Amino acid sequence: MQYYILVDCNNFFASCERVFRPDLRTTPIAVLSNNDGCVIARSQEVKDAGIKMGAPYFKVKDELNRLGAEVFSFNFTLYADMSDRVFECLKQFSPDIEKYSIDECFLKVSDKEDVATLAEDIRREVFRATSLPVGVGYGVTKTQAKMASHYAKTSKRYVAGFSDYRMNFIGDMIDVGEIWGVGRRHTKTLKRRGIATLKDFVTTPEDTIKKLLHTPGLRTYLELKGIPCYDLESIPQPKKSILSSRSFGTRQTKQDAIFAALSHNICRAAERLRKQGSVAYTMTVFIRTSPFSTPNTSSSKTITFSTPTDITPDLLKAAKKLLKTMYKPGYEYAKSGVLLSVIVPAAQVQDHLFAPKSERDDAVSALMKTVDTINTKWGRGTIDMSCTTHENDTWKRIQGNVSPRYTTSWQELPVVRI
DNA sequence: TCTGGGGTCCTAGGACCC
DNA sequence: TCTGGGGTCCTAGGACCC
Repeated sequence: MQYYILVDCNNFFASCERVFRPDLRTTPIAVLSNNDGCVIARSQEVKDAGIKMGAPYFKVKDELNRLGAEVFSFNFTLYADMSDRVFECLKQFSPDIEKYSIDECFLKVSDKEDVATLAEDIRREVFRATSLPVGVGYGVTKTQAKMASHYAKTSKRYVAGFSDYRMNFIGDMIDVGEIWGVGRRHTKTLKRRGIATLKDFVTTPEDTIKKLLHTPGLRTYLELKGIPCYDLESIPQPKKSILSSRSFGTRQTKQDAIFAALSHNICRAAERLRKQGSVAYTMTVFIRTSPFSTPNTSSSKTITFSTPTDITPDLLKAAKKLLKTMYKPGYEYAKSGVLLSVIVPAAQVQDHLFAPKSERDDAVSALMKTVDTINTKWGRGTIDMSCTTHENDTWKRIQGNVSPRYTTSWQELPVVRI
């Protein structure tokens, strides 16, 4: 037997901003999505004020002003780097560690250790090393650890074990919808059957759960009962699909401007594909207007290559053709994207019988490699495909208030005055 | 005026095969 | 009028997560 520990950064993006702006320690903070579209992270004050995750910014702007909140644009570079720092810090506590998301890590430790003390140590050390507050939850399965961390958060204890639920007391007060793995739809289904709380859930017969929620829901159920169904995934698996999509800074009506944006998506996706050493058999391209505007439209087209590829120009060429057949004049497009799927390791690919690898392919592959190396060293976009530039580049995102890249750019280092 | 982006797994149903 | 049975593979869509 062993314990799973979940370390979860509190209000992660908002906390990252606060680390470098100690003057904002007590100021409400909101962080917006790409294009400053909606609120995706909130400091505790903003949560307490009732501003919801995912709320459209234009709808809550006044309320945020009233709160005196500081509002930041999305600063992925900063958050990703802070996330790495937390991960590095956590490595000292166990070699069995999984980075579950940008703000969460699972650790596995043997039950010989005093897990309660360890959890406290983790919390203290992460804060010392990074200035980021974290919650720590533990249990004998991942789901138990996750629920415990949820409890730690809501009860403001910061550290909690699943046994703290003392099912007869607290289990009665936890809504089924708060269970990790039970989403909105399943919550409705369960409540219709009178299963309304965590305690109801774990005392329901197994086959009922299986019938209502199928395999994934059954796993959640077993995990809550202490039967592990998910192990740690310490080694990041290569992606099975790669999506790159983005809303435009402003609406676009012209095909060539949309292609510029789409080209950007393709360059990014192909870059990530090559980075994991894979090639893709299929590419799906999509464009759409805002679903909230009238008239609206959305279309997608998929192409399957006879030989899988990671070559940006080849993908671009195919995408251009697809776009031509999808684009309809007269619509105000708001977003484009590309999905690469049926992904296999590049080394595993057989040459196509009738299209053996040509000298041209080798040359272009070498070129891609060079471009990637330069962009890694000097920053994304140092070398770009010419089709991503367009005399009208209003498709590019709008960010009103992005904070400095304090930790990754010499020019943007914080300055300390004594 | 203004509503994110990136993933995974599972199931049902159709196509197809013998 | 009567119209098999069993299997695999693929895809679209649903549900979940952060």
